[in-house]
Amino acid sequence: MNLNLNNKLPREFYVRDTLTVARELLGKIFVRILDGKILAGRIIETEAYIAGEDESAHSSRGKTKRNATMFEEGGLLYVYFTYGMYYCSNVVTNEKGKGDAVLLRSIEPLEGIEIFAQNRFGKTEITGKEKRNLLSGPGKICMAYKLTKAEDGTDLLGDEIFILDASTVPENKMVQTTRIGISKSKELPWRFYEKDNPYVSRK
DNA sequence: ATCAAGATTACCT
DNA sequence: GGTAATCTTGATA
Repeated sequence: MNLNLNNKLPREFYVRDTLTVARELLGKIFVRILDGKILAGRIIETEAYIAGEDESAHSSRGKTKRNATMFEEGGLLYVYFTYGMYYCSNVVTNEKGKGDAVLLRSIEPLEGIEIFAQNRFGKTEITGKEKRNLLSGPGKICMAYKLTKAEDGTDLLGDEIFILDASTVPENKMVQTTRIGISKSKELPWRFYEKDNPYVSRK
């Protein structure tokens, strides 16, 4: 896998309309340099959470200690803890003070697969089925990339965690549908994924 | 101080 | 398809 680590998405990519960013993040490469090793995968499923109109966004009732990162400038990583055992990662979008973010729901593993496997299953040799299960969910992504509360607020324009530009998924290969695992604002069609990609978290 | 819900996952039938 | 696991957070008193 030959990745150009200098090809980071610029600040302007993130500081835009949240639904546009959620769409355009599909196909981009999410990277973490951990202990000198490269962990990388292709983002293939996202969900938008937008303050104000969206009852299920953490930011919908204003700023709190937990969601403070959502109100920062676009291009930061928002990580939160849920269900007593899992973390979920989001990309903050739009201008400072807005409270918008895009949840990373599924990633197709590209590089550092043995490390992902170690972090997820405690072993480095995995089957094809296990490979499809590596990063196919927001909690799984955090386990595999070792993202926790400590990474909340990390700037994606820094040199530890960042997203590389790559070709955008075309409209005819993109599916837009309702979001998963929420109880409020269920009707909003703010989930996006790449059609026919075997790593999608759920149909 | 108390309490219910939660942007999930793994494992069971 | 169903549900247990596990605990922080935000809302209410």
